[in-house]
Amino acid sequence: MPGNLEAIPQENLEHCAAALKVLAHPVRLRLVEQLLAGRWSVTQLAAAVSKPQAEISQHLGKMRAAGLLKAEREGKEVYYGCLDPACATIIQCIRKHCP
Amino acid sequence: MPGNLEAIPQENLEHCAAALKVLAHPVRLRLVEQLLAGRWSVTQLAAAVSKPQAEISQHLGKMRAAGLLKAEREGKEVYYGCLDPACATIIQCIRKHCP
DNA sequence: TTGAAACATCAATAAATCATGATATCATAA
DNA sequence: TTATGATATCATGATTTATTGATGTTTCAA
Repeated sequence: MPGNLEAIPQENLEHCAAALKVLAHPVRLRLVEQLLAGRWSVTQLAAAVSKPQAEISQHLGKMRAAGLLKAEREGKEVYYGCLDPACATIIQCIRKHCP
Repeated sequence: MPGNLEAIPQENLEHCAAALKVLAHPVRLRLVEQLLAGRWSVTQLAAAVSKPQAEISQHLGKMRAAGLLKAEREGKEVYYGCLDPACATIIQCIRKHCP
């Protein structure tokens, strides 16, 4: 029977599953990719991925709520930037391992 | 505006998002964790995570369909084992970076 | 060839997610 | 103060996903 000696604590597992769930969307992965290269406003990001503003705003909001991104208002614009280092690791991981 | 010079190809992004989506579930993460430590039958895995057989079978089936796991029948039992190396990387990543 | 163990699949409801269009908020310039 | 650009939120319907219990299948031993 599988041993569960050094098992990842349940709490962590659930937290991580939730974070992965947020990342697990093609548009959001693309946004994270862009954000690893700098800070960008919502409009810039929407243009970069060719999607309507409302959709991008919702994706960004979801990632922000999950603690994956940070947002800073500057005048009319809100600039998003990458926060969580694990995000970067996942993206690197994807670059390397994905077919 | 964000540059998309060395952008991850769209096809890869979608494939990866799909794979992450499959991983993004606490029970499935736990199963992958167990499977990184060896091969186990469905019954053994169900006992290890304290869930009904049908549920575990469905989780395993989903991961298998996504190419994350392999399954081998041996007599009455079906043994599952970890296939995708990216899975392992993700789990290591979780061990390290998750709070 | 019957029975039982081990898995897989199915069906159905509930719940979560997605995309979309409309509307609301916020900040600034005129 | 009003108009406008930038962003967020809301409401909706369509599509997935999760969970559960019941039913099928496969394998082997008696």
